[in-house]
Amino acid sequence: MPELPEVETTLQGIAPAITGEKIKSVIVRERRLRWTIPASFEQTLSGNTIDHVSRRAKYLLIHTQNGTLIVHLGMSGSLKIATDSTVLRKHDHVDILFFNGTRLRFHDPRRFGCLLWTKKDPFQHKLLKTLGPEPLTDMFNARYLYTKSRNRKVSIKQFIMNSHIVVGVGNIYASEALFMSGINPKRMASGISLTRYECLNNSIKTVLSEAIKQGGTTLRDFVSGKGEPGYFQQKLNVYAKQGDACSRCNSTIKTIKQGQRSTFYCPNCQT
DNA sequence: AGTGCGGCCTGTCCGC
DNA sequence: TGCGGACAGGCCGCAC
Repeated sequence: MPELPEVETTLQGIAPAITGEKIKSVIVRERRLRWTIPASFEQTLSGNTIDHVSRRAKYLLIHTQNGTLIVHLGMSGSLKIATDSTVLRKHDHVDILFFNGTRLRFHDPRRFGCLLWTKKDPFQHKLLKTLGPEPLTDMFNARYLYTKSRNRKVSIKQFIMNSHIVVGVGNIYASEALFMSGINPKRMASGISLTRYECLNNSIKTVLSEAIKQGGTTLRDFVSGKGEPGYFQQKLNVYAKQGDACSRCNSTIKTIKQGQRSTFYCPNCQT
């Protein structure tokens, strides 16, 4: 669920509440996340003051003087400011309590998320070091995509979803951006022209920035087993729209599997 | 080095 | 009504 816009929204939501605040204690109720939280975690975090909060790809970085907490929300994670009256829910795995009474709560039913403490420069961390550029920067442009894609033997869909090529393009936005640019998701990345990459690059930026503008609320919490539409289906042109009429040409939207993931596209508009 | 795939995990839906 | 199985998803880590 949390794609780039949600992570950005989370950042903006928690940063004002915790910046400058000192950690009093940490409560861990479930250690088995994507990477198990070590026993030393509570002690290590306690006493640190939050310097600032930032984001790299879908990772949230909570910086302190002594180290950085790297947070990934995985599929189903959320990070929120709780109060004393907030009811403790199932899957509320971690609370970080501050001296001023603020309580930061990590919730993650599927436990694909992670909380990692690093004393070193977080950008040199193994998970962050090799990531591709941020999609909304000038580093990410058509020329970059064109150059990177030469000799790549994967489909364009898989190519733009590779976080070492560009970060933040999840399954939903990949389908939407390819629809917007009229590119067939099955097409090989290596065979796409610079001109078409210009179009695709623009589409990715447009789709993501529009979603961020809406506070990331374009996305649903959950996709049912049958790919039922979420609350915001009307915002999407192809994602989870298999069988529907294409909004542009009225052809039927198709779904296929690529790299074990669902892709949605219009066989007529996307060539 | 690039690619493909297994695995992690729960909630929800479907068919029996 | 209960239960098993399929499925969704991000992304690491391994094997080729």
